[in-house]
Amino acid sequence: METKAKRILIADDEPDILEIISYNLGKEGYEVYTAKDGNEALERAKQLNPDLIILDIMMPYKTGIEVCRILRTQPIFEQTLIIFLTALNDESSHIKGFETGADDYVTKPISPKILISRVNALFRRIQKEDGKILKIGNIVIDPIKYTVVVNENEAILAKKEFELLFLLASKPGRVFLRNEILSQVWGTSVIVGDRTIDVHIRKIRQKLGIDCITTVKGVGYKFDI
Amino acid sequence: METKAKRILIADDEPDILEIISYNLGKEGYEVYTAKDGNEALERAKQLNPDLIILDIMMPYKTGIEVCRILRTQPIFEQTLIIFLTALNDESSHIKGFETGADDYVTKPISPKILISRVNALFRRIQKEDGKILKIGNIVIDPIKYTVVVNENEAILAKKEFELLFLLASKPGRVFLRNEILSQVWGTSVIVGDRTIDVHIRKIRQKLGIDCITTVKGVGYKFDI
DNA sequence: TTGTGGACTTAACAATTACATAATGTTAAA
DNA sequence: TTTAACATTATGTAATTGTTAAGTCCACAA
Repeated sequence: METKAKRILIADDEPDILEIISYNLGKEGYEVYTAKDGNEALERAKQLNPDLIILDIMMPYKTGIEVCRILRTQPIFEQTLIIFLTALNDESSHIKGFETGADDYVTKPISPKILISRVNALFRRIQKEDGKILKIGNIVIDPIKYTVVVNENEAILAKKEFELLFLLASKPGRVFLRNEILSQVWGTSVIVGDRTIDVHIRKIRQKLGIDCITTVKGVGYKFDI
Repeated sequence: METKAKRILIADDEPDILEIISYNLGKEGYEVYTAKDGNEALERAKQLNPDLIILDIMMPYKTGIEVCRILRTQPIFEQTLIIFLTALNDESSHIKGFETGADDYVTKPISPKILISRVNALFRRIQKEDGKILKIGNIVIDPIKYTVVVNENEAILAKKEFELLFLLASKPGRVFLRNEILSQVWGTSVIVGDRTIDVHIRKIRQKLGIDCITTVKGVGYKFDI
């Protein structure tokens, strides 16, 4: 199964470090973006919705830890991977780092090789525990908590609505035939009319507020950003 | 193109169900094996490396979901198809099912007919999913997403238009007679006039923006770059 | 029990779209 | 030039989907 390039945001106030890391991660096939201080990091994170954020701890305006704490209060970033860059023997900061919800930390001076292997490891780990939370664009679907978050706002879906959305979003872009939808969401022994699907689709569109479900006339529906 | 018999493993603690399903799938030409609980399912899966595993959710020792989760951690079973059998209104289980990586689920009580059609559909889908995306020159036709991309731009085709284009593009260069087109796209029981094809061809040409369908006067049409 | 509210389904109608065909224009071979 | 074959355009209709409101069912509380 092919996945599209992971997006990484790096925040550090030293241009040299930004460049070295960018270059190396870029070479690995990641899509890399940068920020030069805490405020810019927050801003760009909201724009880009990256899969991983690498934060230097010592940065102007806001430290990495502050940035992390702010991000973690928002549902879209709940799942986002965060790695801290810390000075070698700043013991206290890496403890604080884990407390605020970091996924890993790397000590300076940075070896590109090590950083890359840590980043790869992190993504591999996530892929394994995957299947839990779907994250497509700025939509987060959590089947455990039964919640859908769109642009920071939580939409409250009823059960059938949620299951339908979850099905479509589980394979973005793929068209689901009406039959498939019926058998997957309603089961084979339940018979409901065709309008029922439409009505649920409408409610989902209405509640999410954005247009992410496309009708393919005569065929079915698909989830698309 | 002939393929060898697909291997199916069925795990359920009710012997009657095992027998009914085995009998019916066997009749369809599948190679069928059985297991009567979760542990046996795991064991036999490793021995047999089946193409499809049908798991009852409620089983002694290990539930179907547990079996699935264990299998999915192993690379050999990453691609194996898995279908769950669930009680009709066990709400939570089918979402959990998809989470752990099921490909489909069927509700009990089981109708052999329905199960067979789902199994067949799954194998067909798999066959489709890899390699059915047509790429000719700078045109990409994806029958799963129902999209046509020409030079990075997506063209939106209606159902008949899409089916017609897909037919022609499936064998680039080959001329399709009008009769062939009619029977493949419209079916044998529907009768439409000859002009109908022309009109659809025109719309496709218009929507794609490029000239990729060649008229062979007195014969038919062909797809060409 | 009765009442209330939400989830789900359905019916009825509106809106949209796909489709087939008719009518007419264009092309190319004879 | 004639003519058969195809292209083009316009249009009515049938099929499909969108929308709204109302009804049913069920859970839960008073």
